[in-house]
Amino acid sequence: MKPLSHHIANLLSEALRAAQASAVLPAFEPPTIVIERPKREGQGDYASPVAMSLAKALSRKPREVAEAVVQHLPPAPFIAQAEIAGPGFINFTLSDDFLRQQVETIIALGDDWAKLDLFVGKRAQVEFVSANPSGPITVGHTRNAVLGDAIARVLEAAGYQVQREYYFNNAGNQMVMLGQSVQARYLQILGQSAELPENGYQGEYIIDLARDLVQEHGDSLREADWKVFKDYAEARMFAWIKRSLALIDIQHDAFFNENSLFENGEVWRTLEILRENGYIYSAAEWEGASEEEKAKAAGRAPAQWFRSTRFGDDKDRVLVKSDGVPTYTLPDIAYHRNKIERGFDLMVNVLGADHGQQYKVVANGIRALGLDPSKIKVILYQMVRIMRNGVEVRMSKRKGNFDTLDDLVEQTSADAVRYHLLGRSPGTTIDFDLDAVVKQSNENPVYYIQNAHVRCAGIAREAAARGLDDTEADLSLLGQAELKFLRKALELSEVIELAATEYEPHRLAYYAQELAALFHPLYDEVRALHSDVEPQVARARLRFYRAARLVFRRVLRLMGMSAPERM
RNA sequence: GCCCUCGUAGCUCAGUGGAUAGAGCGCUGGCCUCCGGAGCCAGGUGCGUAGGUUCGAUUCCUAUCGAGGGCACCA
Repeated sequence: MKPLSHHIANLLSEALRAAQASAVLPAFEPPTIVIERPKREGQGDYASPVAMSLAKALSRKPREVAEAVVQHLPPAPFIAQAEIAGPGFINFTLSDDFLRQQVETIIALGDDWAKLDLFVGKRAQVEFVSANPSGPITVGHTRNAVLGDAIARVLEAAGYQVQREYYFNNAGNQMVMLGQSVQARYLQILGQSAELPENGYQGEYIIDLARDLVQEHGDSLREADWKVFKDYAEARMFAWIKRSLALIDIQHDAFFNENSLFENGEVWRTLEILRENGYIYSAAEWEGASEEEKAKAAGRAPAQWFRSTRFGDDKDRVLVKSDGVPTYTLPDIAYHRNKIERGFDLMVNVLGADHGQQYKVVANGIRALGLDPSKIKVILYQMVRIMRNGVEVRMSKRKGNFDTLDDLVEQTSADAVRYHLLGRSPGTTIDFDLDAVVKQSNENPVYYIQNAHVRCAGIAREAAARGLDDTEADLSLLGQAELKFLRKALELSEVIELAATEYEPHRLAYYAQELAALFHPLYDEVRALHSDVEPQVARARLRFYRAARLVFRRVLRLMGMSAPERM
């Protein structure tokens, strides 16, 4: 299905054509037709300012243009009326019958309701988390995970076939450090004096890993190479990361090892293509360096530089250091080349704001390869601060500081973590207030929304207990309050479309809150099982609540949250 | 210094160039015998500042002030 706004835009296009054909309006290029949801009641369900935007070019008054358009609107079963209002808006009101019919549509489609075909046949990839396997998933990574997974869900709902990928950064110096750190801890436990490498990992979890190794292998690894420790640590970290993500119901379809790009030579192949294209030079310092910088670099072996400045960068970038080891950037460019060659129609990268600059270099690299980076969308999100009693809880590598996903879930809940990290646009810094989130009260939107589902489930339970049936309900017995809810439910398609095309899944969180805010007073007023309610009316209302429950379930699942039966 | 984000209600934040800018939290006062209290109803003087584009700007552009992030032969 498509959002109703698309159907209405089509009606307007046809009306404009018809008005031109009958010479009521002069010829003009068909404009982009904007459809919006009016903010106030009495302004219909959908509105278009198209007449106002055309008025000037046509030298006609906006309301006259609107008049011409409305007169040529083709009939549509879902529209009850189209009227001109205010400065020249055309307001559309949905028909009550159409709205009532949505109850059966929702029940028939269930979890597939509001699944759009906007991108049917298209393949999208969402790369997210991609945290180094050198430590646990932190709160910052968790925002990345929640955002990426929600974008993936929303893209699926919009019609894409989606692959979730994790770029596993298991090559390079960091992994050496990881291996050597575990090795040092291992030897220390065995009573041998061993120093952590400079810039080694000091976390408590490194000691845990070493302790486990002692338990499993005793002192037999005393003479072992650091690589043995690295492989062990990597495998353990990988398992830990997956387990943490599973806590908030996140699974990736693919894990792409950075290592593989070295093993199959793609890293070096990428460098060669760049060189062939004239973007690589060998020098001790970049060509635009100041005298001071050049003096500092004097005597250093040459590195391989990428002419990033050709694409407007401030300076050229090192791809291969003077010791022959690539920087992070080269495999990253190779990885994106690999991605592009896999033929996705859309590639989404979810990155922390601190990586924004880095991606620009990668994008320049992609251009230098002669490839087009336009199918890659980068979603930058700001940092997360953990607050307790209004004071920031400082991140620390030591344990017990609420800085891991595991701790966060333990302190709050998977649903609360997802809702609160999803509920803000990526561009804002989040202060994650543990006290507010832990608080399981009516002030917490997580429970407010879930309770709507619980209440629907409660009605169904009670109806079943009383042996009541809701089939063949006469939906004409539903009142305006129910129709109001259905109008809002119908808006989900537009929310999905917007969230998918703008990569802004936080819109779902707001929508869910609004939907629940419409539901609760309704639940209060429109009783299904009250003794005053006529049996036929009760039947229709039971049918309605069955549909409402499915709508909440759908919305909660889109946010990766659970839809509980009871609380 | 340069680049990127962000300044909207007491606080935390929504708001695709359109009609009277919205939620949540906090605060105050009311409301439930039957599916339900993690509920319902009522209470509001706010778009950082200055220009510009436009029929119309919280939204786009420029400047300015303020906050955060980034400016490695780290990832």
